[in-house]
Amino acid sequence: MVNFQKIEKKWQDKWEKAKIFQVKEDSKKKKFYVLEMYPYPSSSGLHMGHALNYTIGDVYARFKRMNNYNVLYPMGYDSLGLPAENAAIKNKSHPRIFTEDAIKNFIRQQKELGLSYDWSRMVETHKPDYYKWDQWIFLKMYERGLAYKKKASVNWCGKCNTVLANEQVHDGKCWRHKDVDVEIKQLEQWFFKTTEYADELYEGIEKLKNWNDDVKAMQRNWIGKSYGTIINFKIENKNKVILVDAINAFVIKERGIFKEMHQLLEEFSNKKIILTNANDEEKKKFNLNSMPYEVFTLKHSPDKTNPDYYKQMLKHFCLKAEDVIYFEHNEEAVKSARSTGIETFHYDKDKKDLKSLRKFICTNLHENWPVFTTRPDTIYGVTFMVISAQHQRLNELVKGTKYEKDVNNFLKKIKSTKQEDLDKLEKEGVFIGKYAVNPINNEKIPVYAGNFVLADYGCGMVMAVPAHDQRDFEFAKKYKIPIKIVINPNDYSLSPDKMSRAYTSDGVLVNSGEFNGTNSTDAIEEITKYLEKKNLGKKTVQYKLKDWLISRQRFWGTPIPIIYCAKCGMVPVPEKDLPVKLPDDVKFTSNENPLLNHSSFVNVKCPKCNGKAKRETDTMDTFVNSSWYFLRYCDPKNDKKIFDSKKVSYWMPIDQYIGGREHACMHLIYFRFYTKFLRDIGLIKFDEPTYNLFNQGMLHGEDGTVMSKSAGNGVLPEEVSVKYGIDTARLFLVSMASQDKDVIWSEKGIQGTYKFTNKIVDYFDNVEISKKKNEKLESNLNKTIKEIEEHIEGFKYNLAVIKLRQLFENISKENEANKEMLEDFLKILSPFAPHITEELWEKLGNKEFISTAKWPKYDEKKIKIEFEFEDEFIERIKHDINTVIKLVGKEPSLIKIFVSEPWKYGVYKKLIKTESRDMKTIINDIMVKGHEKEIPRIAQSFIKNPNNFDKVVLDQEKETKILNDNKKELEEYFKAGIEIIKADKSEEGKAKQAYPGKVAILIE
RNA sequence: GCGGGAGUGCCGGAGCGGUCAAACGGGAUAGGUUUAGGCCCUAUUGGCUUAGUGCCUGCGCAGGUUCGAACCCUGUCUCCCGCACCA
Repeated sequence: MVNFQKIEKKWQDKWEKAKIFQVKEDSKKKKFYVLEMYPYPSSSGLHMGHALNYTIGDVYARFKRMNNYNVLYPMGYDSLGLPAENAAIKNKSHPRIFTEDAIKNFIRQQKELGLSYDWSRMVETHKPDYYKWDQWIFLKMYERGLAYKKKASVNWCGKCNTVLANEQVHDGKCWRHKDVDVEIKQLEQWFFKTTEYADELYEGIEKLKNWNDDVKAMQRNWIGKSYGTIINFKIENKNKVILVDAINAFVIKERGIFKEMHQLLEEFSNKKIILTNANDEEKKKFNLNSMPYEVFTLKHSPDKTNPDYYKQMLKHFCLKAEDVIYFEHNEEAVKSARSTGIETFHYDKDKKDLKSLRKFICTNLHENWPVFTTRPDTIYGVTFMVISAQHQRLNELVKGTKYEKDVNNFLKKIKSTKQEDLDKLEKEGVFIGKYAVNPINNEKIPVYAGNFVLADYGCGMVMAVPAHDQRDFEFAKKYKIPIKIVINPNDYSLSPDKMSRAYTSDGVLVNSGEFNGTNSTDAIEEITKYLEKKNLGKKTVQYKLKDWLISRQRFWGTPIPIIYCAKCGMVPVPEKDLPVKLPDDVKFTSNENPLLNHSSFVNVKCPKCNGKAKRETDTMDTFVNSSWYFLRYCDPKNDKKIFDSKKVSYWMPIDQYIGGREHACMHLIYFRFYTKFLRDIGLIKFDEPTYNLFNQGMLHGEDGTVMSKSAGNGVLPEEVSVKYGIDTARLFLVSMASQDKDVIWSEKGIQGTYKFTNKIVDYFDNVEISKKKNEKLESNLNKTIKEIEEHIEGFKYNLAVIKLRQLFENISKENEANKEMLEDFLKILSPFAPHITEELWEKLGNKEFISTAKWPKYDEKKIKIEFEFEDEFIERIKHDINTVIKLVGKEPSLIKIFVSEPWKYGVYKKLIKTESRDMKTIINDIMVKGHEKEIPRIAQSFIKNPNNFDKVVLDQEKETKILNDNKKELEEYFKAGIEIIKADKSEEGKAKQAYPGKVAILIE
């Protein structure tokens, strides 16, 4: 048995000593940056799943390196984060201790996997010389308003004891704790303004050439760009006192516009209303005192035409002119009222000028409440509005109305609903006692608070069109709100009573004023234009993406470099004072952030006024660190700058990034955001960190679940390595399926690979080196080199390994071989099995490392298909002979093989030259009748690729030759004499049956 | 509901317009080797067939395009993954 472990150790040491994987910028050499997502150094160390991940990158890096690229292949650790802190709390220790132990362990294990990292570039994010630059970037963002603090509804995980970013909430649960419901809290938090780049992040997705479609789709989904229209609806929300002439309003109800004014008073009965100009007699007569209105009476000679009348009234009620509106018909009185600054509606007793009345009320009592819609074509069908139950200003609308109680009860009910039930929740709502005005037709529509409207998307309020939106439809049905059809399908008419669901497709507009008859798709454009012209709305784009909440109430993260001064307010830490270091002398007594009580950390002098000040104790999300680590690898030790732009522009962008797709909406968005920001402040010159992203599959344990320590199905590389050697493990891991698929670890499976590696070593130990050329093997080798290149590039290592196996199978049939061929074989095997190939390479007398040897160049001319066919041909002959032997039922002493008339030769060539309607018929014709036919059409592919047909062209001569070449082998195989007979017609007859173009076999 | 992906022997998986369906691995069965077991070697592993580069069936189901489809198109079913009341 081969001592793989000894070989591994030997070469790992040699590589390290010779520093062969360390790289420098070299303008003469083409660079290639291979990067795996760096790991969080968990204390449980590596299992086989990690080994698979890193092997994928390592094979790629080794392959590129041998192909003469200047390969940057670094490794580092995302070493700030909660688990280390939790471990510290548990053990009353410091997270740094845990982290640094874990890193040591990681490095040792990774080195044992034979990974070809440039260790000199290692980055550890918990080191102040790294997070200093996190803080530096923060300051740059702060300067530009991209880092800001605001009070917001945020996600809180009770177990992490900190807030979370939107991206870290999955199905309402914490990303780290699948059993913990995220709470919504109102807190003052730090944000990065990712939305500033929403559009570029969205549009840039298209340019990410070699990213998986699903990851790109996820990002598109997450950023959620949609085009639509903002429309200004109006809701009564200005707290003005309404002054109305009592006599007019209540006495002459039935005349002209007074009826409407009377209704108006009813409607606004929750507001302060003052009836003016009624004397005691009138009060009594109309029973005004029993009404919920205040009545203003002047003791002496009330004269509405005198401005003093209004001044006294305002003074009496302690009101200012701008607090009131007044309705009056007497022209003189209107003038006087207006002269005191009161907004006055001048109505005509006998005319019903509703339009003016509404307009007056709108401008004086209503304010704009914009809504976002993608369907402005349905605006005439709006029959209610729904404001989000979580809307910040809902309270403002409801306060003081008689519906306040209803609304509050409703809100309580929503809050008590669990997150899990929320998904299946029925649409519910409550009328809030307010009406909105549809700007396109001034219709009055009720406003509801609803549980299905998101507060932080669009405007937090929607216009509801029950006829043409399913959610609105359900809501309207439930609360018996009218359904108004404004779009009919092209071939029939809808009717509200008969609808069982909303009609959401295209159609023709009806009940839509001047837009009747317009196609709904066109109407979207036209109505938007109309609204824009009237200043009632505008075209717009909305994003689902929200700003990135980066502050965490935890210790083990990058401190936010901000100081709060009583005098100067919020003051950023000056650049020269960076880094703000995490203190070492902290006590983890509770689940609370120990920075809060660390006085030398918290109590500082204000950088501006030198007065007493306090430091921010929140730290940054760990994803901040990983958003730019790939840049630091380019210049990891720079203590003057974040990095040298020249070095970065040599190495970046990443040529091949490798990592899990689970980061699609987290790290993979953040690192694009950072890249764009750093570009905009002039540090880098590219738009995207990488255009090539490969998402590897996951390794599952033999029980079928994802391999992890907590699942208890982890397989340790150390143990596998002792049993089979790490090269065997690498080969096996990579050969189960293509690298994008999940695979299941199998103890049986690796044993198969173990046989293979052993056979290789064994063969090289015993092979006789000769100068003999073997054309057939050479063809096979060249073909294999070509195929392996393609398979590695395409992350189909499984196929590459198969080709290697097949090649080796062929090579090992001979017990002598020429040196070049053996070397080439080792070279193309070496990315997968670097240790044993180094060892065997050395055995062949090489002084340099195979890891840095040149990848062999294949020669297309040496790839000869006949050889491939030859094997197949011989295999078939063997099979046939075996069948015959079985049938005859005796051991043969002599086997005669008749090679008969060729028929294939030329058939295909002719087909290339002529045109075929039906290949099969023609072939049959030629086969059977032996003649050609005029054929009308060539299948294009025949012309394009005549080589396809040469493969099967074997004539009698060639077949005879092949058989003669293999005569010895056949004789050995069957332990019988072999006679090969090039048959003419007469000899064919000697065989029992002779088919044209086939061999006939006779056993004696 | 929206979006992404996948359905191929007993299993994992190749093939992605014609050479050629099932490479390669695992499993199973039979035989050889062996004192025995393991290792190793050989053969078989959709159906039919007494010598075939044979015939039939067949790549989830149903259609279509094509001289020709596992592969392209349409519909349909099933499964996996992501997002989810996004107005």
